[in-house]
Amino acid sequence: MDELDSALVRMLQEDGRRTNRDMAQALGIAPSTCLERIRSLRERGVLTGFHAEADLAAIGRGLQAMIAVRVRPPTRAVIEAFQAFLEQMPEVISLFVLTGNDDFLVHVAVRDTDHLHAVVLDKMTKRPELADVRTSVIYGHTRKRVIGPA
Amino acid sequence: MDELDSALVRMLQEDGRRTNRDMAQALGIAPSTCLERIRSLRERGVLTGFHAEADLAAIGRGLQAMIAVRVRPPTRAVIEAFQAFLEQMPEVISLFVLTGNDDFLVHVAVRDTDHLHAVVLDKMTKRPELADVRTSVIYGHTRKRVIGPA
DNA sequence: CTACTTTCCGAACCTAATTCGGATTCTACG
DNA sequence: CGTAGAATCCGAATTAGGTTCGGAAAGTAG
Repeated sequence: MDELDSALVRMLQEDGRRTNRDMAQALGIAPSTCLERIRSLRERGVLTGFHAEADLAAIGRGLQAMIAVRVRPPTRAVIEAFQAFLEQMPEVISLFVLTGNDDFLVHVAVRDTDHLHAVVLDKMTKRPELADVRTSVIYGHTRKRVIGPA
Repeated sequence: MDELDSALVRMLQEDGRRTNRDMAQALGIAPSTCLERIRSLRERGVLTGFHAEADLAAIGRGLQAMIAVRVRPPTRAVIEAFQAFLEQMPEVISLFVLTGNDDFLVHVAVRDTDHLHAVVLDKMTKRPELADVRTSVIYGHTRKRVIGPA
């Protein structure tokens, strides 16, 4: 994990399709060396994958919300079962398991407010272990793509 | 946005480096057609980009937390200034602007608990507009990569 | 100093991306 | 229906990039 590795990770976080040759030239190394470095980063688990990002509004999921959830009792069995239930819901795009007052933060992307209402009332509150729900609409969400070492 | 487009978006969300030829063959279309479809998806803003994902623990940011923040007064000027302040912090990897009790949810990735403590006490609470902070450590975070239409 | 290991390079080869002219299908309108 | 126009799709040719591999160079340990 030297300077070269960090630079490659940064470049690929920015643009996952940047060509090997291009990066090699930018760093002043041979393409074969660059390729070997990236292979190694993958094997060591530093780079976990490459993914395209789609615009949520463009695929009819223009409304996002964060739903804070508390379950009772907060045992491992209940937590894990509820987590599996949440992850399987198509509206859920991201899920945080937390310490503190709430057990989960559920990040959902839905069509509109009716859809959001349905998700909370028809799906989540149907579960008996659910003790408390608080829904917040998301005005904006920014995600950092380039994350350097601490 | 027909069936072909959806399939391509799904494939690229799963693996952003899947080759054009491979996808074309999987869908039973010519590589040139496939390429043209993807170009169009990009131009229409459906596909917004390709990014590599790095393992946070591998780059020394193994601890994540969610920080709920309330600012006073909740005017546009104060909100926007605080948002800009948060986004510029290297520890912040994702930021939600919300309705409800809290104004922000700040997703941070840090080295350890000391680092987390420093972020909250030395950086955030220095700001006078900050009215309330609640920090929750994140046990686990799963993110869905393949997101279909509503 | 020497043997060993690791990293790197560059040329050759192979596979994929990209372009483009023409064929085909779809659509609107008479 | 029939036809003009537009949009889509295809396949072959070209260009560019990915990948391999033997050997050079540099670093390391004893």
